Amino acid sequence: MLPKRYQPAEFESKLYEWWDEQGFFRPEYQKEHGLYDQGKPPFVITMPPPNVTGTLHMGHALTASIEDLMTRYHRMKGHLTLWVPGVDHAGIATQNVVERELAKEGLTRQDLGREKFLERVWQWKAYSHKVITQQHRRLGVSCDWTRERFTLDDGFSRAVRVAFVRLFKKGLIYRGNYMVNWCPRCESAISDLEVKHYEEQGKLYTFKYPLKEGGYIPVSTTRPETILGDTAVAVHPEDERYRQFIGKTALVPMLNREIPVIADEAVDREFGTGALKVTPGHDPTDYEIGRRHNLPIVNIMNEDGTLNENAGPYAGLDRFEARAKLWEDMRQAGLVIDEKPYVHAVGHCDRCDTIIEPLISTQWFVRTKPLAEPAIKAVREGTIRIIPERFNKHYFHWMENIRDWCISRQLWWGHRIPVWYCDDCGHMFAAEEDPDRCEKCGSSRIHQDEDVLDTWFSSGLWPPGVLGWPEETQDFAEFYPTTMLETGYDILFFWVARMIMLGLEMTGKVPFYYVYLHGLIRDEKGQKMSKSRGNVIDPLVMIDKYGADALRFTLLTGSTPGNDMRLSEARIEASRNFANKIWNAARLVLMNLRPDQEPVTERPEGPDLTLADRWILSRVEHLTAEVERLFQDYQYSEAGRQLYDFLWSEYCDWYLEIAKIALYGDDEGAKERTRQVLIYVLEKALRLLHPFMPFVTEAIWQQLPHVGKSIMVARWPEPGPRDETAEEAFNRIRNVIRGIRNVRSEYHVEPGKRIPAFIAAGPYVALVNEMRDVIVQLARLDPERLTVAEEVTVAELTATVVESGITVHLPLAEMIDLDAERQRLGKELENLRRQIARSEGLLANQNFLSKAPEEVVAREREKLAKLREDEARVLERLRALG
RNA sequence: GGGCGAGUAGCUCAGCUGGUUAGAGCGCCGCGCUCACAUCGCGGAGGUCAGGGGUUCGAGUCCCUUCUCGCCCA
Repeated sequence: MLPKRYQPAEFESKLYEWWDEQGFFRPEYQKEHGLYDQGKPPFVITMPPPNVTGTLHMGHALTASIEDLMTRYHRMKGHLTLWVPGVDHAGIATQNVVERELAKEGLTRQDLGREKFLERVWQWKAYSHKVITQQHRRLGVSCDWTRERFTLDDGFSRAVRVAFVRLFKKGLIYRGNYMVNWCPRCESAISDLEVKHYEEQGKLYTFKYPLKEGGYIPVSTTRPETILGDTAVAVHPEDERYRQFIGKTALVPMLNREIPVIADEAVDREFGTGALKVTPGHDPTDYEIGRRHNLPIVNIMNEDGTLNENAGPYAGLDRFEARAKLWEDMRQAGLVIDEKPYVHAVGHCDRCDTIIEPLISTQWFVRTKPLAEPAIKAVREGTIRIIPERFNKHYFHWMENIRDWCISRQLWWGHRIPVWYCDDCGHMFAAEEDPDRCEKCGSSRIHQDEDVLDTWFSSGLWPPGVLGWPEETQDFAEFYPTTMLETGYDILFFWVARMIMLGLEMTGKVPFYYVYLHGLIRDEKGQKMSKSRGNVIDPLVMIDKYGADALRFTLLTGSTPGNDMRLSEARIEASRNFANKIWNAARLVLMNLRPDQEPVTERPEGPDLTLADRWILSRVEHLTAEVERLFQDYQYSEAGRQLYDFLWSEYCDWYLEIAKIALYGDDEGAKERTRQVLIYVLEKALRLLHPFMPFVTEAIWQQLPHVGKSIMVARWPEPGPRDETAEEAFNRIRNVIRGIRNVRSEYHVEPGKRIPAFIAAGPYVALVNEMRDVIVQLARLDPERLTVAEEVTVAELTATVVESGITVHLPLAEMIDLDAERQRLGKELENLRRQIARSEGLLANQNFLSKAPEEVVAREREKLAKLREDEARVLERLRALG
């Protein structure tokens, strides 16, 4: 028997440990127990590896919840199912975290040296990994832990290395001196994607660019310090203002370095003064201009953002100090024209928010165009389907305008670039195995490249890599390509696109067939959750407070594909209440079963079934069909809502209340029949709910008579036939009961008080008589003073309920207020007439009759007939009241 | 500048093939601790579906347009 109180902490972790021990998470279990269908394709999903930077946040909880739902659903459906977990070493992110930890001890990574520092990072990794795993387990993820991978594992590192060497040998990876985005804090190059541009309040500085021959050209810039690296001044060839200066020589302020004045079409005459300083070493557009004009490149910056010897007297100063000092010096020298507030987009490091510097540096790049082509094709031809579809557009746009990808990072934590340089012959070569001599001259005096690879290069190999590639493992043969890649839309380019490119290039096959993108989690105010904002809701805190099922259900029903969701604690609480509701409903069922109650595997049938039985059975079949349809269409949120409505508003509010009549009565046959319906419906609904709320469904299922070991390896329900006649008839009775309750409430009848009633049931006498006990019980009527007939005449003053062709007269004696009753019925009449008018109008419209589907017209006619009948009854009552 | 998304009850959101009187949770009002559940029950109030135009027998739903907010790319 279930404990009286619903306390998820009491059973969630225990159940999880048991599932894990039993091996339910492994495809091997399905194989050994014949729990999958040979004809169905396997369902394979790889978990987006969380960064080992610390702990999981709500975004991870959402990811895990959706993926677990998908996994549990397919497992129950009879697909051989594999969900591979893992974690990501997360190069820059993790290195930054550990550096921050070191800073607390007053240390830098340079103080420790590469080897010692890496030891510290591995320690951190071990800690973070443990926390993450524990968090995932609390969430109930049914992934196969025996196959877990880490991006720096030996096996996975081998995949990275093989991929690099292949691309290198194919000429798709090259090394070169180009302009890259440099983060002076991370002291590393980063890729274009890792630069976030946002508007910032800055200044537009305008000054005189002195000419050797005398005079000056006015020039504006947002970064005065780059003046020190200028190698030209450019004007538009057709700009009348500056035409005469073309070909002359300008002098770099404070340095007096001579540079040419050139003409270039790229100069925007409208911007600033219309003349441009050109710094090919520190600006991407200037770099292009420089190339066109063969301008020299002057690099003025060190890797830490201070200026170097090329900056003359400013060498050694930080870039922003230099900016201020140079500007002040120029002011003294009379070169300053003015400075104005100016809002412009500034690039920041995605990881540490430092303002990035464009600069020329020797880095490794992936030639992306040849990789993008097949990747575009895969989506265009539908081999890969993105859900929701609108993200195709984003994908294509990015892929079609893709630029080469800078993959080298000046970090210590990551996959070392597998390239060696010979100190004797200067040869450079890539190798899968660490070489001990130069492949060209045989010298043993070789050294490896110091840089490591962009994290996304390794995670780009995730699906094949976790399955054993490049080895020809059984897993790879059996489970690749994977089925589903589920992640947030924010990493569509970072990760998904690159997996498609690398997966195709390495294996010749797509890495997955479906991409499901979920939205971002925000707080109640719609803001992104972040530690600095202090608005994070910790998943573990919520699980402790409300249970994992409540958190999961909230996340799963609160989000639709590709759309952000706002999470509030109130919603989690509501989900907990739902779990509590099911818990208690199950308790009611359980405490009324026989001690040796058998499982109900077949849907109860036969003439003994009551209308309520047939109704709830039909409803659960309908629910089953709906949930299946919605799952097929990835509408998990709507499926969850329908489960909620069914279990709470139909099963609990109506069927259980009705079931009590039989359960507490003394007709043994009726009792048993009711038990069977209760079990059948609840068990089926629990299976449908299991992917959302694995714990509470399992806890209850184990107590119910059942076949099989666990609900998580039980079969997914198939929908049976609906009984629409029963549904319609039951609704009629339900409306009658609601109508009576409504009147009772309006007249403030004591809730427990039994009241008399006369029911004029017209054509529904048999129905009302059949449901007599139910109506009596749920509307609190006095069975001794209940009259049911086709028509009734009532002498007393009554309140009247007209519902669905049935009129209920409630003689409430002195409680009846004539005026109030007239008013109430008047309102009712008005409402009915409004609907009648609408319906009549529709049915008088020839176009409607000829163009609308027959079904719709028929439904409308039926509705109108019913409305008119009700109208007549209300009118009659009003006449009777005088 | 280009693209995308959102705008529905006081709040947070469903409503995905166009078809009853637009729904839920929370909040609010009234009543009730009746033997599954006060983490609850019963009843109720509350919306010109951002504005305008169009297509259609019929539009919250499709098309055009305007406004507001958010995101991505440049």
